[in-house]
Amino acid sequence: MDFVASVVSGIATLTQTLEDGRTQMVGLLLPSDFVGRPGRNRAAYNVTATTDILMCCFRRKPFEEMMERTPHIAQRLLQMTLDELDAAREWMLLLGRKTAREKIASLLSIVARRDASINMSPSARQMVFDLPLTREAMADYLGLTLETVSRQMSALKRDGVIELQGKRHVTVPDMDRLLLEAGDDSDGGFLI
Amino acid sequence: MDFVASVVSGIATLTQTLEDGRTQMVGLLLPSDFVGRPGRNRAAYNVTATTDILMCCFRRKPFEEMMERTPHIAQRLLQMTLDELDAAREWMLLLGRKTAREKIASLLSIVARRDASINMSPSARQMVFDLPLTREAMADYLGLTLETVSRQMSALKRDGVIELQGKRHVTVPDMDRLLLEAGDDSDGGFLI
DNA sequence: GATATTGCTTGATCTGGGTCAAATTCTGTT
DNA sequence: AACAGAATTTGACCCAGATCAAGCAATATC
Repeated sequence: MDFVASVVSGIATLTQTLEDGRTQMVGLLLPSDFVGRPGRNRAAYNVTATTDILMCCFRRKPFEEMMERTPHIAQRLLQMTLDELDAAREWMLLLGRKTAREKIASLLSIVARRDASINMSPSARQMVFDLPLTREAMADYLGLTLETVSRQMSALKRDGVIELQGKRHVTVPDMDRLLLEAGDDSDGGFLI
Repeated sequence: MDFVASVVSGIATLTQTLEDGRTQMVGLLLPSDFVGRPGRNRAAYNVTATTDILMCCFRRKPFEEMMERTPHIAQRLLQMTLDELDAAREWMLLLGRKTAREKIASLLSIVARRDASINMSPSARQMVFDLPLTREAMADYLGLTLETVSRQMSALKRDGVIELQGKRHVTVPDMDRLLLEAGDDSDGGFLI
């Protein structure tokens, strides 16, 4: 791995596995995301494209030299990495403490929000999008089995939280309802 | 939160909570760790000292100005943040895919390793250290209940993987055995 | 020296999500 | 159109870990 890259279009996943094959997704790479570690010659994750993907690649050495000369790049990269760290920590809360139903609702709202920001749609109450992941990839994202994912998708559909056209095309009639199901704390509490 | 800081001595935890009180630890702050987000005026986590703690604090503004002038600082901070991100992702694998027993073994080996590196002890086969966390804090770290933590600690003790003097003082007679119990993949597989 | 308080252990029971297995769509492809 | 293979759903059953509850040990308080 002697290059770093930025995703232009398409979707890839970052996964880690235990030797017996148990797999956990640890990152979802969407357009504009950065891949690779300036300062490390090898990263510790499997990167798998789940769609056709176009990435803008830079050889590691020249990129690192440019980083030395252009302080702004390191600062920008730091901001992006801090954002990733925040996302990873929110994800940890999901993995450690949410129920299967809350996990599914959380994933759906993340994908919906991300999709809306790419398409620059206003934050409408109703949202329509395509799931870029198979049920198995969703399971690996959420620390569940694919059967549980399927059952909870059916349950959310039965309860009118989502509508499905085919297996991947999702309509959320009431985004607030979905966010409620996701169980996210909306206020802040006291923080540092 | 108008300062950033570095932990000098003592231990603190970073936690996130759901509104109904479910709590997940998302970071463990040990001596030399950095707290705070250059470029953000408020962070999104609860920080709780679990021991008396001594931190070296810097006002945010002067620190950020120094970062502007001294490119090396942003680069160093980027390296530290990338390390934190790696730790968070390993933790995600633990939360999503490991059994209770593997989770406990993983936590014990992390604390043992960290303790050894602070005391600069050689990587001996036998290790002795104090747990800096209550059973409840361990549960919040691992996404378990405190009862399950207690039961698995008893099980590891019964099986001779660890010895306990009191509730917090741990002896690991065979570190390799503990690492095996933790279920970590030691080889790499094919990676990017 | 009695009494809370906090941390921890252990037991009994329950249940959410896992496992195993069999349909049922959905893609292609020929 | 017929077939093959992958993706998904659904059902039946099971178990790891949660929940509820009691008891113990070590400090702290009076």
